[in-house]
Amino acid sequence: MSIHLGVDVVIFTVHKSALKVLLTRRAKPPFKGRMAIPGRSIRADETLERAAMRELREETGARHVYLEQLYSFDDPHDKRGRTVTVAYYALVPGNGAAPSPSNGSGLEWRRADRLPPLAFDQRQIVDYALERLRNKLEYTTVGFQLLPRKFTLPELQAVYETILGKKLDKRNFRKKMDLLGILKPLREYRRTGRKPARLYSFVPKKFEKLKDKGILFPF
Amino acid sequence: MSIHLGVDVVIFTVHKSALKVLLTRRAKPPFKGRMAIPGRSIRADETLERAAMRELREETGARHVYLEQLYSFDDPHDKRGRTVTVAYYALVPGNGAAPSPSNGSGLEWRRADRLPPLAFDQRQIVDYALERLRNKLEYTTVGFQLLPRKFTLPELQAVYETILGKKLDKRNFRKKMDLLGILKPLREYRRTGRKPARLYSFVPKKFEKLKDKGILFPF
DNA sequence: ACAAAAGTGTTAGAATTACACCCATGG
DNA sequence: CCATGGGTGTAATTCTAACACTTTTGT
Repeated sequence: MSIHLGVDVVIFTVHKSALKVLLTRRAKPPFKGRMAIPGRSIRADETLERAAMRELREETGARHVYLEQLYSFDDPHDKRGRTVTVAYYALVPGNGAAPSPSNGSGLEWRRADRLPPLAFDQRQIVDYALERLRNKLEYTTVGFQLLPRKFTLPELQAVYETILGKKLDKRNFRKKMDLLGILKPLREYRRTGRKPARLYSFVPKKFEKLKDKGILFPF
Repeated sequence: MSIHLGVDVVIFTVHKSALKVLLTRRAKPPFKGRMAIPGRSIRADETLERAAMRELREETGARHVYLEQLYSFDDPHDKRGRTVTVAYYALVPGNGAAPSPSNGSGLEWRRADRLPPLAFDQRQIVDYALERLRNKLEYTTVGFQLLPRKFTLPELQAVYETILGKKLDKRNFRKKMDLLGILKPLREYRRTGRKPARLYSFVPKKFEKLKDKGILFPF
């Protein structure tokens, strides 16, 4: 009796001011017909991260996206036998660069705040990923990973509000971003709604300097 | 060719105002003679946490101590073949209730800031554990896990200073602890040094209430 | 001309930091 | 009696949070 080792990937995106998770519908028992987060077995010749990356790529086509290991779960109730799952979460840019839509492959983007029942003990995995994401939002730049390279301040704020689940004050939000100095205002405007909004890009180099000085995000 | 699954446990304590890590000396190759963090294989009939707990218990005799999963590491250079290590870290109370000393079993407490070369890629595991410990110190009660049930404020402050690697202001430290209201002053004093210091105990119930309100540690 | 979303500063309150002296004990 | 470490409060500064109106565009 050996231990089966796999990776599961909680893939997030933001779409229309809602945080979404990519789910697949299981074709085989156990939990046939239920939704599940994408996962695969680890082959002996690939690293954990590589396995997670391949799974992510195969399901979304996304490349160069944020991917971070979450936690390793035991699933004592797994009916397939003894299984250890190394969970990852990934952030794929939403909005402008729309994530690959629900094609016929059984893949669906579902709102993170209205999840259907999931296979195995995967609900705790998604919950844990959400918690991690919320925490990291406050002291890292994960927020930018959910947006295309060029974005507007209202879009950025919407990402923060969506993940934190609360409204933020527009002026305070902008003031802090301005103070951090990690955004480069572009000479372009996006005229999507009413008044056109200025586009910005994220400047990772500036953020690195802040980290060195111990300055953190204040949200 | 299958994947070998194991747990490693970074066991911390505080002793004489220094943060220490429990290391063993390897008896077998590879890395024979080098220091390593305690670890073991996972048996198919035990959970990850249980395996870590057993390892911790066997090496230190400690029971009911803080144990938290850290991260799962791939060790691509492992000469024993493909290995995945689920790393945990544990906090055993120091000071009063002295941790089991270096007996003849090849176990040694080593200062976390002066580690010898370690087997495999274990240095990154210890570094990661240190980072996690430092971060958690600021918004959880891990600090109390490194002390016996009754402790003095200077002892508590020493734990914080040791882990954070910097001096804290005595008055501000006490003011914050007082403000949090999670310490119960006892009617006992420890007359270890000069002037006897008052003993306190940690009140977990009070801390839970703070968490619910979103109030965090301010260090 | 009006509805909708973008943009812009100031002020009060809260939290953080800096700082110096007295007290109890053991030697 | 003196050296050592325990114990205590206040003031300046910084950070956070609350708050309302003008601008630009599409309809």
